[in-house]
Amino acid sequence: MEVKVACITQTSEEKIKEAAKAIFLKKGYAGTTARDIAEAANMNIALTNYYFRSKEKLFLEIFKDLFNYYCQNTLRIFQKPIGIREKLIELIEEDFRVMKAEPNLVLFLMKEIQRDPEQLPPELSKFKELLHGTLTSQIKEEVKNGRMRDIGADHLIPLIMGSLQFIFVGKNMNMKLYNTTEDEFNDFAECHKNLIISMITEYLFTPTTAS
Amino acid sequence: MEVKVACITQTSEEKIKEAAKAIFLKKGYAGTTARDIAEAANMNIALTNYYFRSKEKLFLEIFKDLFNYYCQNTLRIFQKPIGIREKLIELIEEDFRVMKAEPNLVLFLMKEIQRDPEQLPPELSKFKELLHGTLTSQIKEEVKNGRMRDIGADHLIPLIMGSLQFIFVGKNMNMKLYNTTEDEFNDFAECHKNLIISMITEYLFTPTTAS
DNA sequence: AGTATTTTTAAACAATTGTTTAAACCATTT
DNA sequence: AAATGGTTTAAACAATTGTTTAAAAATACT
Repeated sequence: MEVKVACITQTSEEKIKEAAKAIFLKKGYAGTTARDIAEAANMNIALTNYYFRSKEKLFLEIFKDLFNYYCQNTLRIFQKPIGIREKLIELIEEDFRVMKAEPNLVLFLMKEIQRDPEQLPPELSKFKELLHGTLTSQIKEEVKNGRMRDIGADHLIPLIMGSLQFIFVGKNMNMKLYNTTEDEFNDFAECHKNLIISMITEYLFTPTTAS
Repeated sequence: MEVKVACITQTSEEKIKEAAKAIFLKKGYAGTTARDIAEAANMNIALTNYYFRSKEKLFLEIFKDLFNYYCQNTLRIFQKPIGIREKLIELIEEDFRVMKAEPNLVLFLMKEIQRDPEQLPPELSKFKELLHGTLTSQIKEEVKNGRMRDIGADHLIPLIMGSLQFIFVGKNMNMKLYNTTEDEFNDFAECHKNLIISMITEYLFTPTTAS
């Protein structure tokens, strides 16, 4: 009884949610209409409010999903029992993967958080905790042992994230400006990522040969 | 005759434009209504279309202004007859000033360009030219003389801009997350800016003492 | 098969959107 | 004082917005 019904239900529900996710990501909350979503999902307009109670409820569900998707792997890497150098490199690589898979994600999240900062999910608190807990102490120890330059985690992470994500935030501008294809942009992005890894590691970690 | 009339005209027109600029910056094109603008400007709704022909025309005018405002100083610094090191520092300092004065500017521009990449003004082409002309040749020469690390201008500029602007793009998130005041955020941002200057200069420019 | 429940549909809802109208207003000129 | 011009207003416009309704279709259950 429940199995089949649930399956069919989830199929239509998921169709709408997927279509909504794609459109919200591209156009944002204000720029998306309920009919846009229904049309993209090939479903009747009324179904949007049948499964999700309102446009806002649907949006909040998707926003939360996307926010978690973005944080999930970062938080996991934060807690990994590996050296800070390897951790930072993994963070960059993982972030790059996410950005490549969903280039509009960061711009979407930033815009919607700016629109309504109150909707920030509690997951962000964990981010904050790990930033000031695990990561900060790990950096402090490395600095103490003279293997790393002194830098606050609350500066380091935005610095890394920013320099990497900026080219994705401005992807449309770049592609339009340089008339590049999707593949060419990805090559450029990959090159940029590697450059950031080089810079971060070479700048932060003093080669133990000299001095 | 013309003087007074023109003055009054411009006063009302400018009132609307200023109010529209503030709201567009905060809420974006899709999130802004004509009545929002009229109310903020304390003017009748019809005046928006009386002075500017439509919401879109008004937006395009403001967008162009803001885009130029953002590029203007950057382009000027690009062409300055100073060393590349000083030039980069000036770029960061100037960018920081602009971001501090209008924290929503970059997020606004990025979002609106993503919404409609076709509206990109021709000013961006000049940006591209200078990036691949003046700046690239200046870097190449410095690299040739062994005074600077080899890095493409098309990677260096986004790297600098990104790491600096990211904290402003995520300003609302940061302030909400850390429960900071406007002043505290500005202190954090200033600290971040100085850190970026240190990193960029120390990483890029090899101290001529060693080797 | 027949009933009950869930899902889907077309149509309409009230509210809001950008925009326009036509009259009133006001300063200036005749 | 009358008329002219640009300016401002209240009111309405048609179109679109998110949402709801009530009937139809499809599915599950007895």
